[in-house]
Amino acid sequence: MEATWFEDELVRELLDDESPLFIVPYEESNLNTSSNSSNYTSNSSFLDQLISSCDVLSEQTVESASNSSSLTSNYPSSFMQELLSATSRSSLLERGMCKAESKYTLRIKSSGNVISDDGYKWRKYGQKSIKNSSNPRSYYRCTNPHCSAKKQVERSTDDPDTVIITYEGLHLHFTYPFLKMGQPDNTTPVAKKPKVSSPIVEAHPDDTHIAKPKEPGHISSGPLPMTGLAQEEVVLGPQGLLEDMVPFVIRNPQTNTGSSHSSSVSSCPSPPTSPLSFSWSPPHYSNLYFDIGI
DNA sequence: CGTCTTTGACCAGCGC
DNA sequence: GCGCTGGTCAAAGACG
Repeated sequence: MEATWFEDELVRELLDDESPLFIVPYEESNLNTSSNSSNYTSNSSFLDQLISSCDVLSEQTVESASNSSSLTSNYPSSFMQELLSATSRSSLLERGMCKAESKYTLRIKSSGNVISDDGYKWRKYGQKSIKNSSNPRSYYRCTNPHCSAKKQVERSTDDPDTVIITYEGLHLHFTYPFLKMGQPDNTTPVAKKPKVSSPIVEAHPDDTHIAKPKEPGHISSGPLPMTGLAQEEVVLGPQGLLEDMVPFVIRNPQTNTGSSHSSSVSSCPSPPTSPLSFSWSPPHYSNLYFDIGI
């Protein structure tokens, strides 16, 4: 699918230090507090903050995403490459990010409790003691029935303050925190307990994020009312997958309100509260705090 | 009562 | 073949 006007703009603004395109709450030390998201920064800083706090988004992540049929159908590869470029600027890959096959590992420096909200609800399905480590590893699975993403959380043996999160089955969770989710007045009911037994699109580790092919026109076929978004109720795809959300993530200029998404205390910057109103709402984030069993 | 977490059991892959 | 290890399952208990 060809790039559209807003995709170019998106890339431009993403990389534009001045543009308030990305405005996210940022907390210097981060990771474990609060919903006092009063400090916001522009997109360039956003990237840096994101990177420094989360060390998320590996090159492979971007490449995989870029190569995926669904994303490329919706977003120009240039976007992904630009994103990669932007993140590389901040030495992302030097900050603990590593990759192994289809797994994506992030290291999160976090003193105290491990708190991480990547905007999605995870269900813990197992915990194992690890050889040569006093810290157990916890296994989580995305509760979205259409997502087969999994992640493992464990503390680093050499640095107790560092938590290692390994994502398997790219779901681009990193993007979710920047969405307004869990808005109290959301109207769309979401099954509290998406049964895994429900039809799951079989996904391979590398394409879980494309579990649900999107209609080509979803994003770029008509001019998306970017600027008028604030007044519109944006209807996300049923899965709330990245491809459903990116356009809304990108243009989120008025993070206003500080009304916070209280539960979204996150290792990543908390999702900005925005004027956007999604009809889709995530499941309750009752377990936003990773319990890594420590 | 429904949902989620815990945790021991089970299974598969791998190295010796 | 055997043992070790990592990953998953599923029953039981906890919790709201």
